[in-house]
Amino acid sequence: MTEPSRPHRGENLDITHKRGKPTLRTIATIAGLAVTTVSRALSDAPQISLETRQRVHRIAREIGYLPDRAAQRLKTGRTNVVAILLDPHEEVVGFTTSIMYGIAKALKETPYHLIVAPNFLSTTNAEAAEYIIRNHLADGLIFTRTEPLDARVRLLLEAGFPFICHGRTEFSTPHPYVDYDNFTFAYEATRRLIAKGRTKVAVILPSKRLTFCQHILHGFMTAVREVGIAYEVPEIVDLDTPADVLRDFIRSRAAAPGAPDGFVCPGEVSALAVISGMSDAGRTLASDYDIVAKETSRLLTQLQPKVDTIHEDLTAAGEDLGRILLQRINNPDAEDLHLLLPPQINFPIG
Amino acid sequence: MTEPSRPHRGENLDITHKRGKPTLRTIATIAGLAVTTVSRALSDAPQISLETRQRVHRIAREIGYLPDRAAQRLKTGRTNVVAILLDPHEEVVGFTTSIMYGIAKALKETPYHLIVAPNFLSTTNAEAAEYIIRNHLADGLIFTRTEPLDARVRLLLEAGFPFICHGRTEFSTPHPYVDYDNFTFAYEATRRLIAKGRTKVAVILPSKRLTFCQHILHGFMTAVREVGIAYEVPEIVDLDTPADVLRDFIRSRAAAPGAPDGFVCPGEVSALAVISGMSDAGRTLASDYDIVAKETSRLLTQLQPKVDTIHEDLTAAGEDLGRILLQRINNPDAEDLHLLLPPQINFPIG
DNA sequence: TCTGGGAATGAAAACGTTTTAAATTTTAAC
DNA sequence: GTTAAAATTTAAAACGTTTTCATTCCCAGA
Repeated sequence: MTEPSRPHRGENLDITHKRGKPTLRTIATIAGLAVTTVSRALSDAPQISLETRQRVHRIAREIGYLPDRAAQRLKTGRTNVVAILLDPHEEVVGFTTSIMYGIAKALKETPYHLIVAPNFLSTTNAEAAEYIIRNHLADGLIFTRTEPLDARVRLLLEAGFPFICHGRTEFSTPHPYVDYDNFTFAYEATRRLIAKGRTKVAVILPSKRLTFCQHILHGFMTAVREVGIAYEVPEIVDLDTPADVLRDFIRSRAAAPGAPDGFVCPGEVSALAVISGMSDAGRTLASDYDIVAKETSRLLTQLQPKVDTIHEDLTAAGEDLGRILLQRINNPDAEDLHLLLPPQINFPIG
Repeated sequence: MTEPSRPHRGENLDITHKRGKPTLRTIATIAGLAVTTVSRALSDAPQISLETRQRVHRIAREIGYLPDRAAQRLKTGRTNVVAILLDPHEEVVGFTTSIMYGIAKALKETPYHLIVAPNFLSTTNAEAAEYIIRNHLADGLIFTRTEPLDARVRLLLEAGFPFICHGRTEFSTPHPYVDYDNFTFAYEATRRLIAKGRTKVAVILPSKRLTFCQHILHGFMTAVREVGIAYEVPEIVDLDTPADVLRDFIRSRAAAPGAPDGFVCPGEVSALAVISGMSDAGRTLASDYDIVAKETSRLLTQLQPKVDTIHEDLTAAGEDLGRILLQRINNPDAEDLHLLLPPQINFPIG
């Protein structure tokens, strides 16, 4: 019988595993340490000597060790996942995509990942949130299109689940949020129309149910009342509404007496609809009427030099959303962070 | 001493757990079965008697049991996650969002979830895929904007990782894909322009690097050669390129002699840019020139009644992508499924 | 020389599931 | 009434971590 072979230089140590991937045990065997110590060393626990820590890190790097997320998740109860509730609406072109990119950017160097939980049209908008919580699919939640009395906010507050929303609720319930200053957007947009000599202005609202529309309305009304001119507030359409609704409205409105000669549009979609409807009625942009629109893509800038635009940086918003949510997850007792992002106005302010 | 209390009606059984949530053990205790049996019963293993299976299912439902995904994942090595690689490009408005919604729809009644792995502009487009595989973050991958010789395809094939792509490679490497029939789109679009009496047509290409652009070019050239008219192939812009590029090009081109009087546009963005550039040069849509454009939103339909459009249903594509990928994950040896989705042409075909 | 105490490391249990192999019960066959 | 086979059920190990508690080691202080 040959004598039992002794491992040389560690190569013959039994470090093979079922699934082939190196684990803490692999490192432990190589380093001649206990799994416990390796685990601690990798998380830089102070009780482990600096020398050991460095050695373990080095070995881990050399053999390409990557922690098993499922095991960590099982043991710690943390998912290292952030979820975003998606709505199938886009008043503004690229809304969803831009926000998601921003969030992803904030998560880039962290162990967190982003999962998407779409709100289907058939479901209430709190349903996806409930699902996430029940199944413990994420450590935190992000959502957009916040309503004044938002069912999701109530649900998440009750559940004590970390979240942040894009947009505010009516009564500023206690939670972090990131919002765009829609009041200022609408106020400056309206003033711009007035400054251009328009005397009957209109603001297009996608839906009064959303808080941001209220802010827009408020900004609009403030500017209008300061000057005391005539106004109009059609409430219409987003990208999913039959495209003709707003356009038909605008067309018929343009023909009637006392038609608006200035429009505040909250997105590319409504701006294009207005242009189209007015053009159907024989009205020409810039000479017969003006538009100030919010945009996040560069569609309008591209299309018409005469449309004044105010930009909303949704990628930046997403980045803030992600960053603040992570803070909140890791320190639930910290103070709520609120962020109000300023409009970028692409025309000279009077 | 009182006699040791016996559980009545199951309420006093010790079924409390650290984290409060019911587990297999909870059910096992209530049902007076072993954890093994419960596990099997819930997955409807044939060896468990029908009666037991039903009873276990009932109890699970009653106490609101939900399996711990981390534990399942750890044990089985399956993540129950599908990842999508996102590109920050959108030649077509709502591209990303629509595809994602489709995928989510396909995943809805399954245990699978969708995570997003964005390709940042700074990285190669295979990097995100590598990351997913290395960290074992998903069981399958979906990506878009496939190139003729796609680095991601090569990587994933080598790794033996299940995936499906939107778009084809050049040599139809062995893997499932879902694609839109861009040849037919371009062919019919071009023929439409010709039928309208246009004699010098142009096709706008976002980038020759992408396979779908090659198909568009091929469809365009086929139609052009059939008739033998003059043509032009400017290669330009997507949503992230400085908006002026194409527009400036079109403007200067429109002024020169022999300018195109018909444009095939692969998306809303390029269509708007053409309209804008031509309008700068004093040309009017429909009278001076025509456009046939692909769209997935309803932006163009809304804007100009005179732009002929061909629709691409990206949500349907996403649904197919999700569905086929799941099949592939659960049966890696099945034959590759290929799907070529037909264009929806919104004008009468001659 | 012994003791106490901090610094560093380790053993073992646990998270909740699946799965292998074994044990038990039931049924069928004689 | 026995026994083999089939039908059910179970015990225990394992997946790869983290964490509680214990252990070892080393050195200062007496």
